[in-house]
Amino acid sequence: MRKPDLCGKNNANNGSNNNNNNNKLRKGLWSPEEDEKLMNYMVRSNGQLGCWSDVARNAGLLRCGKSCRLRWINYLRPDLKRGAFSPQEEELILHLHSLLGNRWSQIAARLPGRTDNEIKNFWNSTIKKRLKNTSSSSPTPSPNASDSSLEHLDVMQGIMAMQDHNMMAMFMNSSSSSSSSSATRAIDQMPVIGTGNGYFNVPTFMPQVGMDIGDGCFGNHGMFGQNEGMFFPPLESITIQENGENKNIIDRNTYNYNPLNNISKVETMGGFENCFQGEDLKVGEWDLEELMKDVSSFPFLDIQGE
DNA sequence: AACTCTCACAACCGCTCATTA
DNA sequence: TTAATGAGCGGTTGTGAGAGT
Repeated sequence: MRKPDLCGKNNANNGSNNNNNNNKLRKGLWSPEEDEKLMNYMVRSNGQLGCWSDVARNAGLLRCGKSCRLRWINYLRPDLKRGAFSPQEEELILHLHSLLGNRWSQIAARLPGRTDNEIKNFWNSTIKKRLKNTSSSSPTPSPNASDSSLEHLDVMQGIMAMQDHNMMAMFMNSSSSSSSSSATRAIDQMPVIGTGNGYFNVPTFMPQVGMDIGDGCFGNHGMFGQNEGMFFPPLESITIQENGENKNIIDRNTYNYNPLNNISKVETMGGFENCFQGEDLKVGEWDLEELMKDVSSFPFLDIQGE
C-alpha cells in the first residue's frame, strides 16, 4: 500500500502555515490519526458538513476534499460491510455486471455495505480471472418473459436481496429468466439501498429529520428491518410506466426516495445532513404497496404492514 | 533467511456532469 | 451564457502481504 505521503516532505508536519497550498496536502495512505479526525468531524458536524473541501479544512486535515470524500465513502462510513464477498454477492455482482456493465456505482448501490471501489477491485482481481478460466460457462440472462408483473417481481426480489443474501439467489433466478432488456428496466426501477457510492448513507448514529422508519414496514421490525437508518436513493431517475408512457418521478441528486411514500428534497452537497429534510412530495404511481401486491403471495415474504 | 512473484485493494487521476454566481 | 466549483464515476497505479522458490 501507499505510504502516507507528506507532500513536500519537509513541511507537511508544519501545521502553522497550512493554508491553500496544494503542495502541502497529504497524499497516499491515511494514517489512523487522520481517520480519527475525519470520523470525529463527521460525527461532530451532525450533518452540517458544507462542501468536502470545508470538511477537510474544518476537520484539520491536510487533505483535499476529494480525498476525504473517498476515504469516507470507501472506508470510514459506518455502514460498510467489511470482509469477503459471499457467494450470493458474487453471483449478484456477476449478474448485475452482465446487465449494467462497468457501472460500479450502480452495482454497488444494490449491494448494501459495499462500495463501488470494492466491487470494482473484486471484479478486476477475482471475477475477471475466474471468468477467464471458465469462459465457457459465463452466465447470461436468457431472453424470455417480459411482462410488467415479472419486472415488478424482479424489483421486489432485488429489494429482498438487499436484506437477505439468501434471497439474492431468488432475485438471480427470476432475473435470469427475463430478457436482458426487461431485466435492465427492472433493475433501473429497483430502489437501491443507500450504501452505494455517490451517496452518503445515513449512518446509524445520525438522527434523521423527518425520517420515520422506526417500527413500520421499513423499520427495525418490518420487512426491511435488518438495518437501521436505511433509505433508498434513486438511480439517475426512477422511471415508471403508466398507460404505456414512461414517467420520471425522481431525479438524481435532487430527491431521495422515502420508503414511506414520500420523496424528500435533498441538498445537493451529498445528502448526508439532509436526507429527509425539506418538502415532501408524493411518490404517486411508483408505489411500494403496488409492488407488494405483486409479491405478497410469495412465501418468503413476511410482510407486516402497519 | 532471502528473494521473487502474485494478489488484493486503497488511493489517485482525469474526466464528466450539475450547480451556482 | 459562461466560468468556476464541487461531486461523482471509472480506470489505473502503487504497495503491503502472503505464497512460492
